[in-house]
Formats: sequence, C-alpha cells, structure tokens
Amino acid sequence: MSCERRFQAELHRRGLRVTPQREIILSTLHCFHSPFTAEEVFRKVTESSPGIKLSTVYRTLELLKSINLVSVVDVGNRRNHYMHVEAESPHFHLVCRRCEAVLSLSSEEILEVQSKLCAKSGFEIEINRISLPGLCENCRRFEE
Amino acid sequence: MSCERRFQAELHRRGLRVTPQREIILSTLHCFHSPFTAEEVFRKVTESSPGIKLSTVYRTLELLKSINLVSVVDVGNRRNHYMHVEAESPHFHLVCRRCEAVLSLSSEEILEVQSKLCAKSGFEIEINRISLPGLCENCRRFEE
DNA sequence: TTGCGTGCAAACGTTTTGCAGTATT
DNA sequence: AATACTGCAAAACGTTTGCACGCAA
Repeated sequence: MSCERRFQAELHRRGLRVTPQREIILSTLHCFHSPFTAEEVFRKVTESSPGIKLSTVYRTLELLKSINLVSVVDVGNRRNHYMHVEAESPHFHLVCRRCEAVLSLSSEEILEVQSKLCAKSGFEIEINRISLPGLCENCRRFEE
Repeated sequence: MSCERRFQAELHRRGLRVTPQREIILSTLHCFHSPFTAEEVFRKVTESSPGIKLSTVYRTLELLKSINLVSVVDVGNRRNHYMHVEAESPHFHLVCRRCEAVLSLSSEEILEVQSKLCAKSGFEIEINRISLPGLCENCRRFEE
C-alpha cells in the first residue's frame, strides 16, 4: 500500500480529516533522501504551495510520526531531523561532526549488534532512528 | 595526567585564563555518571557557588569540549547532553525513547562495528558520542 | 451541522550574544 | 597594564500553543 493510502486510511480510522495541506506535505517527503528538518520541508512545500505555514508542517510531521510514516533521527545539531519511513530494509545514518554530511547505510552487522545488545541488556535498539556520530573519510585528514 | 592539570595546561597553551569558575565547573563534572545537561551542571555548581551563572556554564562546557574533556551526546530530547571524558574504555549509551532512561555500556562488539564500518566506508565513528535510541526491557511491554 | 485543522501570533525553553565592569596574567 | 572572562540582560533559535475562523465530513 502506498504511503498516501496508508495515511488516508489511518486518518479515517481515527476520525481525522484528509486536508490538502496534509497531502501536500506527505507527498513532499519523497523529495528527501536523507534526514530533513521541518524547516526544509516547509521551504520545499512553499515552492508549490505558499499558503502552508510552518506550524502546520510541524503538526503534520508529528501526526505522520504517530502513524510511523515518519521517524525521528537525531543528528546532533539543535534542529530535529525526520525521515520518511518507506518499506525499505532498516538503515541508519553516519553523521560527520565536521562537515555534517549524512551517509545512509544499510548493514547486516547492525542487525547482529541489535540482537546481541538485546540478549545482553533487554534493550531493543531502533535501527531506523540511529545516527552514528564521527568523522567522514575526508574530514579525518583535517583533525590531528 | 588529571583532567584538572590537562585543563590548566591547555588554557596556558592558548593564552587563556584559569578562573575559579572554570575550575569549579570542571570539578563538578565528576559528580555525573551519565550524560548531563548544562542546566544540571548549573544546579550542582550553584549548591556550592551561587554566584556562577548559567551562561558561564555554557561557555565553559564549550571550552571543555574543544579540549576534548567533554563530549556531546545526543539523547534526543531538546536539551544538549554532555559527558565528562575520562580515561575510560570507550563506552556508549542506550536511551529509552519511552522512559528516557540512559544505560551506559562498554562493549567489545562496538569496536568491531567501528572497524568494519571504517573499512567499508572510511567513516570513523566516535564511540563516546554514540547514543542508541530504542526501548528498554521495561518499556517494551507497553508498546504493541 | 459538527468539530477538526489551519493560519496567525504570541509563548516557550534552551542556548547564544553584546556589553561594561572585573579579574587574571 | 593589557585583555580575557564574567555577570547581566536581552536576543536568537527551533518548536509549541491558544484562539478564532474555515473547511472536511
């Protein structure tokens, strides 16, 4: 099921409303291929629909989060980052502390880590929300 | 070398000053055994030295960060979290999305992940800054 | 017709900043 | 004596909220 239909179905189920703003915001998320901020969504949305306000973007992202169509990734600067959850294999992000580049990565090893951590501590990590801080290949040269 | 001496040495090296505020703030960090906020440091510092202001705490944490005596850990709520970097084996944190508990963990496996990731992508993760989001054993029962 | 959603603007909590006086070197 | 640092207060920043009107159901 496309995420547009999932969204509509869930809105109906909860007695909420399908509004143009919500549909536009959701469709905009397809533009992004790494974690994005509310502000970035707002700017993108504004290009085609100047009427939609930032607060509506925030409210819609929150709603999408509760439907699991969006997840939150913390990449470490002050802004919240979100990502569009599609039916992909779980992936996580590497965020360079120096240049702020974001690498998206899907890896078998993280699944191994997940199950070992869970066996050891009962804690179940959520792979899609992981961001690992560090230095990318380029930036490593500039740090002593 | 104790971190107090490292701090002093680095201040001298940079032509900066050793002030009572800076020394008090650094010594306070020993109280914390999991990531802490600027506000928490401020409250602790205030108990013994009511004159020191929050903005000074922020500035000092920033300074300590640049000397690598403090690192930033993102545990996902809006506040920044810092931790005191001592000469311990590298450890990272598990942060429960539901109850916000923080588990500190030192694990061999993460070193393995680190070297594999680096070999594969050139990206070097910084273990001490990692926080992995997820659900702790308790809270897993409450999510469907 | 009901009541959810939106735009608007103001509030919020955290962090940063400009400035003038104070303290360290 | 020079200038880095602090306290102070205000600004900045991202995000949230209250309210009145508008729109989907």
